[in-house]
Amino acid sequence: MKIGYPCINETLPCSSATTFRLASYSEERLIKAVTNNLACLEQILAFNVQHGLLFFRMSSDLVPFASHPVNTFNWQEYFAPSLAALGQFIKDNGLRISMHPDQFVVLNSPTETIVQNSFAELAYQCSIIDLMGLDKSAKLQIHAGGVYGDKPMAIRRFADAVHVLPENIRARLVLENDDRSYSLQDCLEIHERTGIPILFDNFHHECLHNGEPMAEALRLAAQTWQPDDGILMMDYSSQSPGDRKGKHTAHIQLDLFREFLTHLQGLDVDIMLEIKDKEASALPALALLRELGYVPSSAGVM
DNA sequence: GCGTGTCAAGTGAAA
DNA sequence: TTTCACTTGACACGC
Repeated sequence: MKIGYPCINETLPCSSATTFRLASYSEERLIKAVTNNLACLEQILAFNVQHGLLFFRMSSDLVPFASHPVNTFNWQEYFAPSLAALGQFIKDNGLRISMHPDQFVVLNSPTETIVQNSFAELAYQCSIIDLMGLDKSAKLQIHAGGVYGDKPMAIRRFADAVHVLPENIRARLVLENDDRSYSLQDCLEIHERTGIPILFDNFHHECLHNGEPMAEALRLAAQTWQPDDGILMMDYSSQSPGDRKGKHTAHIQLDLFREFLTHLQGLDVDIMLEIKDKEASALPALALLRELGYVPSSAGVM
């Protein structure tokens, strides 16, 4: 089991997601931003290894405007050595990596240009991981998309889009159950049609489900992962107390996390904590996992 | 320097 | 009809 947090480290004085406005695009700005972002990513990964946080979601903003037509620079070639070095560090230290293309990636949109833009964004994020030389267990997690008043048709469009994706992207793609439209059961149907593993989100499952108890839901999602996909990845969060339903908590509630762990029942998973204060929650969560014996107490201590 | 409106991109629920 | 939430932070303009 590995545990981690997404994208941003709030302890380190750097950001791996610096960007700039489209209006001020230039090759110089791009190179400067990416150079900065990769240097920061290196620091974050080192921090994570030092602290035993071995699961990390990389920012979608490592390369600003990577899939925008304005960007004709061959950044893949320019940054290949840096990305390869980062990849070697990841492999040497046994880190698990994911990326999460944002809400603009909608494979089942009825609008052809949106689907094409989504393909371009997936190609960008996949090429980052490919250039790092990571195996198939490094994943790109997306949601199914919109419903458009006809879910069976929307699911069919999603499956059709997956089937025309290049093999390297399809091999990394995983589907996350969401909290409004596509439940675990919907994702299982898509899995049946496409073979894409399901990344399980416990909080979304609490918001939208078809009655499956948590332990059963975890087992169903885990079954969709093949050996070379690695073990089940999951997002963990809980309700922000006193807030709108579906709002993520600002800080981990360890009693709820401890309760959630009882549903694993021996299942091995990698857990991404989607919690606002990042490593400030991931570190106490890791301490709990060590205390309970899920993670060796010596791992990652330096 | 600092406050703050706005930023490439989609969808659906709530206000 | 518009705003807001999604993982939401930070650029860049104006004072």
